[in-house]
Amino acid sequence: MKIASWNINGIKARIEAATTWIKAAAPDIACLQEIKCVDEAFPREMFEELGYNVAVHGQKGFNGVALLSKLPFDEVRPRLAGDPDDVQARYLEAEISVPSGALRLINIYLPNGNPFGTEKFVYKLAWMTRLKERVKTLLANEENLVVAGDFNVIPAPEDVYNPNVWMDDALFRPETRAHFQALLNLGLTDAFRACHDEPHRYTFWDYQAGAFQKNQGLRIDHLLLSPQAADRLQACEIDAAPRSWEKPSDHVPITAELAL
DNA sequence: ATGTCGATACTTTATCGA
Repeated sequence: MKIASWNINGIKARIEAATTWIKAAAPDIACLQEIKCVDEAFPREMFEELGYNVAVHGQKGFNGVALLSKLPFDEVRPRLAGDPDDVQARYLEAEISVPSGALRLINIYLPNGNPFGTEKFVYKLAWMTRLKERVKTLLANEENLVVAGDFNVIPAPEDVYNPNVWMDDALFRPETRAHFQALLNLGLTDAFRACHDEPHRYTFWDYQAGAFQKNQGLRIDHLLLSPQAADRLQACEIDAAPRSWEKPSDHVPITAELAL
């Protein structure tokens, strides 16, 4: 099964790019982030016509996540536990029956957290702590678990073109990386790093300053796997092509092939 | 040094968030 994650930066602005890529790549499951629309405005029928079941957790203007799956959802659960006052649409969890058993899927748009030293950074770290708690609970089930999405975390210096410039950025702060490492330490595998050890492989390039042309990017979109899912990992690839299309998202899709 | 894009609103330009 092919599982993809892609921050599309606005579904309304990305309808053509999204359908073109989904048709060509034909993932079994796609996790979309930053749909930037309410549930009712998501072009559900468009993806249903391509053979997908659709689950949406959106909000007006910002954030928002959606799941596309060729197999039906057994359960869909929006919102990350741990803070009932958190109204930002950044988390969508689903259970899907696969040939090898159950697949638990978490689709996240982790808070950006900039600028460092503000409430936004505090919210980011608190959100990461809440995510760790939820993952810890799910890992106890010893099932296939995939945590996919835009983590807004640069895990290591080799995942950014110029680490020195990013030292005080919320995506690369030591506190952020420590929280990400704590998540991995629960027993998750970074699928891309399990398949590739070359540095400077990116999933995001800023729109500004010709960042893509200069290959000044970041690796911030990740697929993290439970031990059971990691055992079934066959490949993980970043598809940078859509970044050079017309009207691109600033992120590109990352996909993993799992023998589920 | 600057450079972009998407969505929103007391809209047609400014603001926010990224």
